[in-house]
Parts: sequence; C-alpha cells; structure tokens
Amino acid sequence: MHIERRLPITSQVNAILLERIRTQEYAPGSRLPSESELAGELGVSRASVRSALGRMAGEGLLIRKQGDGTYVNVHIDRIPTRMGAMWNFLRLIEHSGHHPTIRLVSQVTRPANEPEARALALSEDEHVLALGRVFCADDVPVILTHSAAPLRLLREPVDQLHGDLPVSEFVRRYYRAGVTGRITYTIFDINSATPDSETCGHLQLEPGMPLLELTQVFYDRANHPVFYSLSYVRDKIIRLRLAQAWE
Amino acid sequence: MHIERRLPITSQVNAILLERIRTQEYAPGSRLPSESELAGELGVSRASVRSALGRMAGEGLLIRKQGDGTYVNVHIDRIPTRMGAMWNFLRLIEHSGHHPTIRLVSQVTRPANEPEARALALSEDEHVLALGRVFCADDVPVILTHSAAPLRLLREPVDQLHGDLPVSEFVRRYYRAGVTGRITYTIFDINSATPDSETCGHLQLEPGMPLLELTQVFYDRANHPVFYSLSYVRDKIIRLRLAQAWE
DNA sequence: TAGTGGTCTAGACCACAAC
DNA sequence: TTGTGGTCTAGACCACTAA
Repeated sequence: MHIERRLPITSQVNAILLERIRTQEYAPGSRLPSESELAGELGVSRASVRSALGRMAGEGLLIRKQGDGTYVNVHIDRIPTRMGAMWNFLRLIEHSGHHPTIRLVSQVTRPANEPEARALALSEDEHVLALGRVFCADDVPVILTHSAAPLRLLREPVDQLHGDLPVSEFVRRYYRAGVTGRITYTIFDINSATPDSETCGHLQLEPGMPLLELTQVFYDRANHPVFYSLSYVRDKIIRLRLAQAWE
Repeated sequence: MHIERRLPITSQVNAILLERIRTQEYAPGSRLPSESELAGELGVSRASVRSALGRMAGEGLLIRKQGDGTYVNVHIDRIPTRMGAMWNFLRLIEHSGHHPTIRLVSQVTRPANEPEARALALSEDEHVLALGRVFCADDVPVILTHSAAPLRLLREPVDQLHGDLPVSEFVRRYYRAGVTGRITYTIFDINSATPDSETCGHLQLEPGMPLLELTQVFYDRANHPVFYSLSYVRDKIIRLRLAQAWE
C-alpha cells in the first residue's frame, strides 16, 4: 500500500482509506487519524488527504466534525449506492449484493423514433443502431434497457458487437475515432411508468406493474449527444438509494 | 460584486460566476477567462477559483477541457435540477418554473407505524408527530408528503407550528436544543408506486396512476435519525433531472 | 511552442468542540 | 487551552490542446 506517482495521489489515498474501512481497520463509528497524521503517514500533503476525505464525506461514508474529528458512518450498510453507480447498472446490481449478467435481446438498425431524434439532435430520417438488453441479478431479470446510437457516428462494421459493455467502453470501441471522444457527462430523468406488455415479458412481470423509468443522454467532449437509453428498473429488487451530505 | 472576508471565498466566487452566466456575460457555449485571469481579476488565489469552477463543472454547468479552456454548457437549459434540490421540494418546484406553495392537510400525534419505527430506530409504542403536506406548483398539487418526527425529540408545545418549513429549519426550530443539532446528511430511496385513493385525492388524480415515491431519512450531527418522510411526486409535472460529470 | 486546465505542496490562519 | 477540521495562499510542475 504505497503512494506512487502513476495515478493521482488523491485517488490513491481514496483507495487506501476505502480499503481500511472495508477491512474494518477503521471500524464503523470509530474516529480516523487526523488529517495531519494521515498526511504524515502516507507522505503526502494535507490537501491531498482532504481531497479524498471530502469526497468520501460527500458520499455519506464519513462524518466530519470541525473541532472533533472524522468518523466512519455507522449507517454505512444503508449506503449501498454511490451517485456514480446510478447509470452503471452492472455496478448497481453488484452493490445490491447480486451477481450481474447481461443478455442482448435485440439488435436492429432502424430510423430514430421521436424521443431518440430529439435527444440526439437527429433529423427525422436518420438511422440508429438500437439495442435491447436485459440485466439480470442472480439470473433474475431486473433491468430492461433500450439504447440508441446514431449510425453516422459508428465505425462501419457494427455486427459482432458485445452487449455487455458500459456506455463509455462501448463508445470508445465502436464509435468513429475522429468524430467523438470519451463521454464527459450525462443528463438523466427519473420517472415512474407502467411499461408495455413486451417490456413486462422480458422482465417476467405481469402488465400494470409500476416501474422506474430512467431516460439518459450521454455527451462527449465536444458536448454532442452521442448515446441515448431508456431503461426500466424493478425497484423492488434493485434499490436506488443515495446518501447526500447537507450542503 | 466584491470579495469580502465574511463568507467563504469559494462561495462568493461561485455566486459571481453564476451571476455572470445568468446575465449572459458568459453566454452558453462561450469560453470563460482562464483560471489565472479570473484569480487575478477577483484578487483571490487560483485554488479558490478552481474550487468554484470544479463544483459548477460537477453539476454540468461548465465543461472543462485541459489544454483548451472552460466553457459554458450549451445544454444549460436541460439542467434545471441540482442534486441538492432533490429533497428541497420548494426549490425543486421553482426550478421547474412554477410558483410553489404548501398546504398542511393533517397534523396528528400517534404511535409510529412500522416503516417509521424502523427508519427512526424507535420502539413499538413510541409516538411521533405526523404531518401531511401538499406542495403545489402554480396551485396545482404535485407532491404529497407524509412526515414523522419522534415526539421525544420535540420541544413541548407542538401546536401552532408552521407547515411551510424546510426540514433543516423545522428541526432547528421545534426540536430540543440539547438532544440534536442540525441536519448533516440524508439517505433516500427512489421507488415507483401506485398510491392509495386518499393520496390520489389530495393530488387530484384518479387511482392507479404510477407516481415516484421518495423515502427520506435525515440524520443529525450525532448521526441519529431525526426525521422521516414519504413523498409522492407527480413526475409528469415535476421533473427529476440530474446532470453528472463522468467520474 | 504557448497557454490551458490538472495536480500537488508547504505553510498559514480561522472556527469550532472537547478537555 | 489544545487539537481538530475549514479555508486560503503562492508557487511549482505536469498533461494536454490548439495554433
């Protein structure tokens, strides 16, 4: 557990502290060494330590008290989801304590429908590569995702693609190099909906069941929308749970 | 628009930059002055400028490009909700472009029900002050909230209370001083549900309509749960929309 | 190559809580 | 009073992009 110059120091400090919490070296409810002590022990500046501590406090993992100290949150077990995991369904399922798998249920090239065209700023007749995927938790289907990628942005051969990739990796692998870069941010809406019978079939539900509906648009470095997805989440199995420090 | 020593400098820089974006001095898509220039102009260190810029970039308001510059996000209009506004319903309604009002529809003292007792770590027979409140957007009811506060934690006279307070202000005003401090963080779950007929009545909906269900638990400085609330949101009117920078 | 944002440091002072 | 976290600074070097 050494500090190297390869990765950002704050990330390494973050990983070290997470590991110590995981192994209960810093047990729930206990107080961490002071910022100065940690900085001295790890051989980094206090600012670097503070950066890592601040991030973990923002996620609700640590409780910081001015004039007192920094404590491991005893309700740590109630915080399975980090904000960043909300659109990474594999990680989300893992955090819920299940083994995640992905099944590709459909793959077609077709004209963009109205919501897709609007979100991706496409003209009416432009085509998209549409993927239907089912995420399973311990082989129980829990999330159905309809994704759309503008065909114009893809490399030529789009068959033989992998259905088990996170969006950022999908973009990096199948998108034209010159057109776009990596994903820089995402905007998503959270709604409630009763999906159609086909969706219910994929999720092995009877129709009429209310589900969470997540609409996500991903933007690249040039701030162009490059990926759209509409997902239905069985919130009874996969909990969307967030912790937020008071601002 | 001067920098004073009263408030944290980063907050003041943040406010100044937000104002300049609002007035289109920094128009959507345009590039901001460099960090060094801003630091020089405002008379603060570059670290302070970076703190404010980093926060705004994390909210999706700015796009930062190493080696290039910092830009105002042209999709700024698609980001009405900041993360921190999600559990502040008044602010949430304002961000959606409506005028918010609150109506207190019920106020009783009764034993805690099962979810409340579990979330607030209460014994079976403990009593809570239960509030029912309706949030309206331009006089249209959009959110119904059932709240519960442990009676043991409240000051003696609980009549004549105000129903239009944010949780943090409610706690500050009506809770015993020695028992608890301010709210430090919150944990909330997002679910989909079809509420009962009474809830539908308050929201002027026909039964069977799926709504977003937010379950929130607020913790104080001593890390004790002090406030519980169960809310139903008409997501067709009030959008829960978030921007997140890629991690 | 010049200028940008990204990272890190050492040091200082302040606000606050425990003792 | 002491030690904690909260804030701020000045300066340095690195990684990256555009010209």
